Amino acid sequence: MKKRVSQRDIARRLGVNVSTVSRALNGLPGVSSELRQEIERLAMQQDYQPNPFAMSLRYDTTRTIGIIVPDLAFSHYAHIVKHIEAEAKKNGYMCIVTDSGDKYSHEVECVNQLLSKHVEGIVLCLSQETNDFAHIERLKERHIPVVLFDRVADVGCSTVSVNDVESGRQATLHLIDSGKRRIAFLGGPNKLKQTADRKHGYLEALRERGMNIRKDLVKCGNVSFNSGLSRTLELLDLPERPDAIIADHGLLAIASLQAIYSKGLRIPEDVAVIGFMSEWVSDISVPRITFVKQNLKEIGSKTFKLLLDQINGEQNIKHITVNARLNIKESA
Amino acid sequence: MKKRVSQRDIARRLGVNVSTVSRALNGLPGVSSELRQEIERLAMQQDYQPNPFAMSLRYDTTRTIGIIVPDLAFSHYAHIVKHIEAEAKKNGYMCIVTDSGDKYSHEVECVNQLLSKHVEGIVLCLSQETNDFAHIERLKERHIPVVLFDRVADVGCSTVSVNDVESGRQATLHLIDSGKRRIAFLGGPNKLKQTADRKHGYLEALRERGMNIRKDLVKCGNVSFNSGLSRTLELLDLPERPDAIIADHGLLAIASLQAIYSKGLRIPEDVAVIGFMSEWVSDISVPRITFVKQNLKEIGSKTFKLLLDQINGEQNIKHITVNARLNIKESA
DNA sequence: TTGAAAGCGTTACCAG
DNA sequence: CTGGTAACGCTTTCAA
Repeated sequence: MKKRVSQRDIARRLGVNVSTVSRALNGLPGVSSELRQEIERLAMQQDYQPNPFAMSLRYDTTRTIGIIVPDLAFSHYAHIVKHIEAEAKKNGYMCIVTDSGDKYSHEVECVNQLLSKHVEGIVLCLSQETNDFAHIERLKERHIPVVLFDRVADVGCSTVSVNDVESGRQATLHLIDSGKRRIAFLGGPNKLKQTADRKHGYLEALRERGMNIRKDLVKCGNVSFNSGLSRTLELLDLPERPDAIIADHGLLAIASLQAIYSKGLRIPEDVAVIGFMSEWVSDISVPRITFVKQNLKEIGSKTFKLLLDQINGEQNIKHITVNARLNIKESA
Repeated sequence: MKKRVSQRDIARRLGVNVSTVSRALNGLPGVSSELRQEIERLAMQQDYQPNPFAMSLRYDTTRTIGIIVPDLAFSHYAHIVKHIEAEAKKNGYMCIVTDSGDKYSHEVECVNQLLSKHVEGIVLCLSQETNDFAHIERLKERHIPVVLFDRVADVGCSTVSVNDVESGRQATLHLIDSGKRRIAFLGGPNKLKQTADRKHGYLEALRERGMNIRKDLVKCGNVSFNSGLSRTLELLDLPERPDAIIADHGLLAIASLQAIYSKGLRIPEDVAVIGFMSEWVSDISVPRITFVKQNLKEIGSKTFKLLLDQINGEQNIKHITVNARLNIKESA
């Protein structure tokens, strides 16, 4: 079992002191150039790598951040994680990625585990269940930088989110202006700010066009395929079924597509669909779903940058809004 | 800026020695029960957390593993990563996730960065470009446990992969037996063992049924949407166009679907499609693509378990094959 | 120009 | 039952 080579090993080998080796390897002054060269040569040859724990122990700096997402396997989150990771790598940071399974209790667990790894900061997309923020308060007390992204909340953290109200409004206006009259809103949990905002935009658009609001067309609930499926079926079974559906999440959009097909209805003629979802999923659905395009790369990189600023001492919290745009495809 | 509390802090506060605190907090004998209680109480109250770097420095054990995948945002890999992460968490390990962008040079980079983090082991899905394995040899020299998964190679590491030859054979037989006569194989790079194996199974099935092999129907190349699109279009432009396509990768399957649609052809009547892909993507495609179902959860958990065994001293390398099954949907 | 030693947080060993 | 101390790898300050 070959051991890793340390500065001490190199020092012993050359009959010099560790501190000299340290200075040489860090390019600090105070080493004769011959000795420096010899040290560098040996270090190279022996494949010396600094031990990150020694550093971390001294400076409590790990060059590692934590990521928490509701579902790592879902395209939307996977893309954001990919871009956060890419940006982090550019800046010399690595990412510990954790999956909360969209559950509050797991999210708390993830925070604890990341804390135990001494990550320098955490970026977090809230679970759909989260409406107690004690775990985030704890991070703030400890002065651990936190940035919320995608699903955010007002808890005194920096955030990166989409202009949800306006996007919801735009989507609804598009449907109204293409002649739809009974537009349903298929959302996540009411307590989620993201859902609340999108619904807000939806209602705003209806009022703006002088359309009356029908409560039975607003169905908020669990974000899951099955919940989306059954809620869409309920909508389609209404005496006056909706002629359009706005889905608050990619999973819900896909679910409603399948529900509509299963009833033998046509898209978009009988029921139009607009979803808040990733382009990738829209692209492979048939018909392609008209979607609210969120710039996932921008969300990812801005999120990391905000976190990095905080790690580097920035005190003020910032709220960044990434503008989403309606991307019109065949489904609406 | 509140500092983290250490054993030393607790010791000072109570006027005892650090070693006593250490024993108390670790439940070791040699502390009076009153003192122990007092120490535990204070530790709890001050929210003491052991510093992992001190441990790591002493034992060079980080309870962290590295994951390298070609594309974190692609459903197939994202699912596997999710399951690896879940299994790791169960066993007290965290995951540093990296994305090679399906590029050899980035893959090497990822290995180096993970090494610098002193991960206890690495699980790796090869990039499509990788056919030099020096970076993996280096890991073996350093006795860093490695497990290859999904895309594997014969480099003396443990592996977890799908029964690619047999799956390729089954898919082809299914097409032949449903009356298809000009079956194309749309694959990844020839040098990739995964592609080679699947193609092998494809050829085997053709021979088995006494069908002649047409080289122009075998199109291997880059794994990307655009490459899949253009290669499918080439196939469809052949004088005798194929009446079925087997796609070696989810991206290629999706691409061929779109290419076929763009030519105004029907699926599966004009051209049938079978893909090696995740159920999730099959589910949202229309028509749903008949796919080779790989148990991604099993791949993920077996991969981690194999790695954990090696971390715990297992010397023998193992090759695990996870059986995939053809899952017949509408596209074939 | 080089060496010696302290310190980061923890555990383990040896004294008392 | 408790205290002291060395060790892990590295940087930094002070002394030679």
